[in-house]
Amino acid sequence: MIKKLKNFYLFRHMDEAKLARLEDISNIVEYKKGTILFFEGDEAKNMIVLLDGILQVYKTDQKGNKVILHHFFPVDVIAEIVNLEHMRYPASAEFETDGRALIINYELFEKEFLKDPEVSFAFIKSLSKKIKYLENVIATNMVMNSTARVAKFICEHGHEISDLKKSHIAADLNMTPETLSRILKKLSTLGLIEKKKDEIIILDKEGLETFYL
Amino acid sequence: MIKKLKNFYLFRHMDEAKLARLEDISNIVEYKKGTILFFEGDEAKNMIVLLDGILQVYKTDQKGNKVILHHFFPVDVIAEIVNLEHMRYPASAEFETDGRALIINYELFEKEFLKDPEVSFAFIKSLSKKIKYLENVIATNMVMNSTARVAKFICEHGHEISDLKKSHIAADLNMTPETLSRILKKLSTLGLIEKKKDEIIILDKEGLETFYL
DNA sequence: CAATTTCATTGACCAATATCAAGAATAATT
DNA sequence: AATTATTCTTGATATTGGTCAATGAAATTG
Repeated sequence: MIKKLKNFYLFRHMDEAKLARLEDISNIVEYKKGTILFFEGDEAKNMIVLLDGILQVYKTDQKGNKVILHHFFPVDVIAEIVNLEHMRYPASAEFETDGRALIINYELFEKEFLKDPEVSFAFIKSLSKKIKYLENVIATNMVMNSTARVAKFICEHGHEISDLKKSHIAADLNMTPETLSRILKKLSTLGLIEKKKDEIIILDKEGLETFYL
Repeated sequence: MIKKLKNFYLFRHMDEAKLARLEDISNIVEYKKGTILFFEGDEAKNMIVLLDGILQVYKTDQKGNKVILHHFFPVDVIAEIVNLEHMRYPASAEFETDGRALIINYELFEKEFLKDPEVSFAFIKSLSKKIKYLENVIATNMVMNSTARVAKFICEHGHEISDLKKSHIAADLNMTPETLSRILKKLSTLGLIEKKKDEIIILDKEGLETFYL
């Protein structure tokens, strides 16, 4: 069970004894699709490592709309700052698929593991990865308009489009399905993409990139 | 000169020898108001610690408008991720006042200092502080509307308003001066604030908070 | 395969905020 | 104090994207 963690950078250098101890102070929980892992404002006593499934992190604006911030994929530590800073979750998290998570007693983890230079260096890496991610959220959502966000998404995730519902993509891009639909039509009219059934073909990648680069 | 650093958490536990070595691998540079410390996309060979002055960090959108992300105040490490991840600056930085910065050779710093558990723990703190900051940028700019941003600003920085030009405040809140002016008028009409010459008096803090809490 | 449900598109309209231009107030300079 | 420059406010208009409602197209179910 815990072997999977060996593949995860935070735990890679741990010997058997340490991993066993980690197992002692943690447990694995399964979640169904749609389950809320935590709500914005919740207090955190545990550190969470996502083992399986996709986790969506979002805030809710005044009108009750979701503003989607991240998607976490296995294996990832979720919201370590909340533990480090003894703060409350700044956003909510919901499982987008069935999933599993390792729930670690943070107090013990900090005491027994975090002083280890290897672990703390890995922690630094994990935090800086998160900062990069947040910078990207900001760059995408604060600096770019809807058309640019769509163009970027097509260029970076063109292949995924066939698997995802349009309404899902729209939500991830923080826009309505109507807006997405109109923008796709526009890009299609401009001859930058071709909308085939269930698929979007990029005709002019450079043209798309001019919207966001 | 370097003594000032003793007050900064990242360097607090360093002994004289270490501080001296730090001085060896770094130098202090003065900047005039309006100077660009780095541009978005620049590569970073040094780690920067802001010693004096206010540094504004921003991106530029397609229309050429600034989108202001942070203000850094002394003493703060600037954009450590850029060093840690060997990436390019994700935003530009400009001195809003005259200032000074400690420019540290990062390669040497990483080699000689970062393995030290105390330093790396402090680094973790610094990174997590930055994440909190970014979370706040997102919470403020992506999920709140203009009125909420203004209400929040008044509640949190009421005193500073007298020192700042309205157009400056508007820029920091990522809105136009016209919008700010209209919102202040609205809040004033609602009896939540009173606009005196050069000053804004909060009449009903709870009323203001309802806009953003 | 017909019926039903879900999802995507389209059009008409609305709300929030930006833009542009003019005027009013304030501050700085002579 | 008068003049000039700067900043602030106000109104008119434009733009972007959201909302609501209707229709069309796919997918699912019986």
